[in-house]
Amino acid sequence: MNQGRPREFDIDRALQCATQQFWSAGYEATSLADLLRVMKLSKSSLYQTFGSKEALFIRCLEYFQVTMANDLLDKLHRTKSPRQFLADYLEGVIDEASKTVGRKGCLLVNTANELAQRNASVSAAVTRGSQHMMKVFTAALELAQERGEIRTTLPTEDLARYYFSSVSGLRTMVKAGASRADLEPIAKLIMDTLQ
Amino acid sequence: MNQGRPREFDIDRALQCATQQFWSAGYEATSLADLLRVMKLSKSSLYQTFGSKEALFIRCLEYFQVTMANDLLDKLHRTKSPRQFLADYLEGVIDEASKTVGRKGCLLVNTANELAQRNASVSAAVTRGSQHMMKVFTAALELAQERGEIRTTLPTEDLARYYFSSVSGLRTMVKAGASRADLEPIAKLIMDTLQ
DNA sequence: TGACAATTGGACCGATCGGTTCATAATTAA
DNA sequence: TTAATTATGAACCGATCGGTCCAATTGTCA
Repeated sequence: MNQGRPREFDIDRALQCATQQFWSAGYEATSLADLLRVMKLSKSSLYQTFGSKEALFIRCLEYFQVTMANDLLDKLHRTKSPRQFLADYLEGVIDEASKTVGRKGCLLVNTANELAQRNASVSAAVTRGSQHMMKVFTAALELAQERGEIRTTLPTEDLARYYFSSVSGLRTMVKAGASRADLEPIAKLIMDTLQ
Repeated sequence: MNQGRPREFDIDRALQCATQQFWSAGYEATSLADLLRVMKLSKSSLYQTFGSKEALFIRCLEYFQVTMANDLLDKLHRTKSPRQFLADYLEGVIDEASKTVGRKGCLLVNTANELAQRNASVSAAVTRGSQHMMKVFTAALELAQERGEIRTTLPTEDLARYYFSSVSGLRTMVKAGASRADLEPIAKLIMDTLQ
């Protein structure tokens, strides 16, 4: 059996570019033309490789989620204080508020808001992604509990959901135009609640 | 000077219908055709009256915000416990999680996430709307403080921002598919934090 | 009643949407 | 070298996008 002409572009790099695009503009506001430009490939290659805009988007959601979760797990395993790790992540979210452009938020959160209610397969991908992130946060909270850095009066799952929800709220505030000064007290309250 | 033929439709009713549409589908995913259908008017009437899709959308944002804020203020003035008022509002958000369809969230939050970063006039409208909502929450928190129902160790503005952020986070969780059981502990933690 | 003003529906606009088709080029296995 | 297989770019598709224009209608005021 013949193997045919080898693909000229790198799928991972293409996925990365597409993810960036979806991340900053959202699904609906990203056109095929946008994707072709940033991915630097032809329409037929895109459709041959990914099937459709929607299928590509779901691949991007997976790509984003795996990359993010792995980055976070790395950081978590390297950190000395899991509680500080959680506080740092909040700070990272707030840092976006200082930027004038590119307050992109989190692709999962953005997607949940944009079209999780309208598209079943996207919704499923978001759910998978959220669960993955929840696992990371739960792991961090468990470590923090073991070290006595946070309260043990609640199951880590509840705390993780609270944390996840709080992060999503912060992200929305950033997108709505809140300033760093507005958000710092919120982050403090969130961390106090975990205590 | 002649006055000409009077308008046949009710602007407020039309705005209300358009708001509903934008609320459930978002800006990009709502087409002109959708708007004409739900508003029950012709393209020329729409453009004559509102100018453009974007201008109409901003009118809807204002309409939504004013309606919501007034509803909330009414409820607040009628309630016996401002703290309970705040808890009830969280419950209302969580109630949406039980619904299988129409988890619409809040138009302001949705818009902040969808296009506040891309469109300056929309962004301004969102900011105005958020400030309006913040005023309502601040008023509720001040009343609650006066009655000793919540902590006085923080300025009401900070608490209001925390509350607003928390509500937005809850809404995102709902959109991401969280269940009532997932969200109740979060709401409890939020109310505890205000205490 | 006649002049004027505003509303209305529908035809029409170019641009862009996501997606398909196909001939050609490139590569590999036989 | 040839046959099979795959990638690629460009032309093309109908549908829909937001928006404009205009003739006909409907009303008001003098």
